[in-house]
Parts: sequence; C-alpha cells; structure tokens
Amino acid sequence: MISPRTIPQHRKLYEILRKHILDGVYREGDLLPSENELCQLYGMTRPTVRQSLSTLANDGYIRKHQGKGSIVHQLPREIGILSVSGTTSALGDRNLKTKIIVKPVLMPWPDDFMFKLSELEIESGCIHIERLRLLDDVPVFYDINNIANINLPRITARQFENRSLIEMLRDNYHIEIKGGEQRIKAITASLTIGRFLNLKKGQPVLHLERKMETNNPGLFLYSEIFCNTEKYSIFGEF
Amino acid sequence: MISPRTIPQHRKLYEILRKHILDGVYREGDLLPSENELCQLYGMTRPTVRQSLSTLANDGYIRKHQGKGSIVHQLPREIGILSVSGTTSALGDRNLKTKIIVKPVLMPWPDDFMFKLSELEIESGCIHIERLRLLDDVPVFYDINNIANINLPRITARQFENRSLIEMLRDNYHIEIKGGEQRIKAITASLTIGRFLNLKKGQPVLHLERKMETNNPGLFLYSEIFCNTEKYSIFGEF
DNA sequence: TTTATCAACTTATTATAACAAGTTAAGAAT
DNA sequence: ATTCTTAACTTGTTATAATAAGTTGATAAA
Repeated sequence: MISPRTIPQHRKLYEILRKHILDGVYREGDLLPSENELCQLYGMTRPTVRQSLSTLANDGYIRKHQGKGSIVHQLPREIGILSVSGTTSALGDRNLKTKIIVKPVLMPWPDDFMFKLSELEIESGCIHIERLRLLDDVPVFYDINNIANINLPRITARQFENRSLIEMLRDNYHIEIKGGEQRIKAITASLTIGRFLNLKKGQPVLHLERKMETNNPGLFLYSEIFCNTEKYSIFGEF
Repeated sequence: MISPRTIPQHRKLYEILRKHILDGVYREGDLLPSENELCQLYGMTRPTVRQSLSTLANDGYIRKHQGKGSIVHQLPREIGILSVSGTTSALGDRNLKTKIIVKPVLMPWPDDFMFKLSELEIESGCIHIERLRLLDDVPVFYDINNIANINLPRITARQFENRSLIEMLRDNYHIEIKGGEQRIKAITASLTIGRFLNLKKGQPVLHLERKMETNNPGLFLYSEIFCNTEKYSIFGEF
C-alpha cells in the first residue's frame, strides 16, 4: 500500500526496457544493448544493470545468452491470462469489453469459501465483484472476485468498466499483485454459467480458482474464473 | 547437453538449500539462516549467497522479507503439474504410477502438429511416447510426448516406467527444461480419451498443449496432456 | 576455397565494501 | 503498566574490480 519514496535504479531501468519492449522499440528476436552499453546509457554500474536484466528475463521478456546478449522474447499471447497481470493487460485490451454483473458490494464472506481465510480477512468482510468479459462481443470470461475490505475506502463507488480490476487497485490504492497460486479444472457448464457464457448446459468450461498475493501483507485477491475455451485457449508461460 | 565442468557456487548452495527444504530440514514457515550466517557456513560472500536465495525465491521455495529474513514457502501441491518440473516431481511420486501406452518410437512428425517446428526438427524426425499416469490407481493424465531426434542415441530402447520422462532426459542426456509455454482448454472427452481416463464420452477434460524449452538450443519437448480433473485440480503458482 | 586460429566482443561468476531501510526485542522514560 | 527509544539484527541497493567462459567474425594458414 505504501510506495517507497525512492524507486531503485534497477527498477527504473526494468520499467524503461519493459516499456520499450511492449511498445515495440525492441521487437521479438532483437538484441538488447549490451550490459556495458546500458551502463553508459543510464549511468549505472553493471551489477545494477544486470539486476534489471535478470528481472526482465525472469518475467519472460528477454532471454539471456552468454557470449551473445539479451534477446527479446515476446510471446504471441492469444488470449493469455498472464500470470501476474490479470486478463486485461495480457490481451492488450483492444477488443476486450467488460460488463459488470454485480457491482462492488461489501458483504460477509461465503461460508464455504474456496480458500482458507485469515481472522483479519473474515472480520473485515469482503468486497465482491462479478464481471463478464467479452472478446469481440463473445462472452469468454465470467469471473467472481473477492478481496478483504482492508484499507479500500470508497471502493464500492468506483467505476471500472473496460478496465482491469488489478489496474484499478494499483492506481487508486497502490496495490500490486506479487504472485499467487491457482487451481485449474475442466467442469461442465451449469445453467447459470452456460447462460453467461452463451453455452449449452453440459458443455465443457475451464474453471480457475486463484489466490493472488499483494504488496500489502495479509491482503489477497481471490478470483474464481469460468472460461469459454471453445474458440480461445488460456495461454501461459513458465 | 554439455554440463559445465565447474558448477557455480551459488548453484551448489541453491541445490543444498532446495534439498533441505524438500527433505523437511527446513519446514514451511521456518526462517532460513541469515545471509551472513550462510556466508560463514558455506564460505561464500554475500552476493553469491544472495544469488542462491534469489533463485530459490524465484522458484517459489522461499519468500524474502526485508528486515526479517527468508521464510520457507512450500505450497500444498495437490496434484500440481509444477511448471518446470513436470508431473512427477510435483507430487513426490509416491502414489503415482506410469503406464506406457506407446513405447518410444521414431517417426515422422504429424502433419498438423500443434506447434510450429524448425527445419532441423522436421528433418530429424520425432521420438513419440504415449503414457497413462495413474494416481492411486485412478487414471488422471494421458499424455502424448514428442521430441526431435537430435542427439538422443538409443532413446527408443530406454525404460522409464514409473519415472519422469524429464528425469530420464536429464540423467541420460543432460537435458534440462528451462521454461516453456502452454495452452489450456476445457474440452469434451472423445471416445479414446474417455476410455483411457475412465470417463464417459462427453465429460469435461482438461487439455494442455505444452512446448518446453531445453538447455540444448533448438531442442524442444512437446507434450499434449489430457487430464481427468474430476477429483483433482491442476495446481500452479506464479 | 576451406579450415583453423585468434582477437574482440558478449554474459557469468565471485569478492569486497559501504550504506539504506525494515524488523524486533530489550531497556529507558513516562 | 504502558509507551517510546534505540541497538542489533535482518535484507535491499549500489559501486568497483577482476577473472572465466561462450560467441562471432576477421584473419591467417592449409
């Protein structure tokens, strides 16, 4: 929730290079400037530059090759739910629309919640949001999101159609997703899910349960996602 | 394919600590020795120790907290297909059995292969293996594996029932999985798949297509996996 | 022409050093 | 007893330095 007053240099360089890659300044297969060149360019020493590159490699933006250099590795991401970024950012939100089914509302946690909750989370109650996400006007995701009501003033009044929930949390509350865990299943569409995703009852649906860790210790974002994977696949890298 | 003659120190420490975590020397929630203590214990300097810890954190074995220390973070992995390690290592292969459906055989690549192949891969032909994996004698995974026939002498003669394909590649050919990408779908069980996984035709099945990168540039391991997720979920972290 | 060698790159490894910043618990002040 | 301060930890950041090892293309030798 607190952003540090000074952003580390290696983080700055990471953000710069990441943006350049996403903006197409460096394209897939391109060689990044060498470590020594980056040192000169940005006035840093090699350990600092190497830390940036290491993080980039770790997040899958580049591959490092001893003797050659750092090569941009941007994957063709179909409808990729990117691990950390959530649905929107992965797709480039060009043709992705969001429809709020249940506006942000404060309520007690469900009794049989899919993940184990802490005392503090239970006491705080949960913010509940349900959304339908359409790709080219075809419903693809139906997601149910829950987050403990800890330090999230006025969240129930916020608007965020056509915008990632995660972006909203970052911009308004300085909450960043640091990682998480998920369970994946193939299930049969219930009547409700089938209606939302425009599927006949009994058709296969991808079911995800995710617990996402934030930079705010003890605060987690929980999502249950139903995906229509008839036309698209969930894409991921590891 | 070539293992370096000298294993770096940070790698050695990584392996030691990882083994200790997996063996239960350090348990979930435990505090690892501090960086300075590790320096003394293993005769390394802090950057070296920090690199080991950084990799461990990255692979999800520990979480680092400034001011506190490194805390062991072992996730309860249901039937987790661990991203890099493949199915076996994730589960601890206690109650997991493997049945070879199609023994390793050299054949030309299928015409409509799920991933784009390089010239070299096509020329080399592919090693094809089909397996059924049972958990507590219940069939859970049916997987089809393909790998280009590059520098894999006598692979068609190898035995590896009840053993990870990936372990076999590592032990016999020094091939390590470095990362990869995957597509996930929910599909309907075909007659064949249903028979293998003991499901009725039409039941939902999780379908994964994976392309795994190895330490041998240009050599990839391709897997198509069908999962019965009635009782178990696929577990992952990010 | 072809092959072999080598110089000039690249990243990888490792050590030393100093200071910043978060955490914790003991002890002092209230 | 309670609160506050502080000392002693912890990891985080950053700089400097030297050597190892992989890659590539130019050059020399065959």
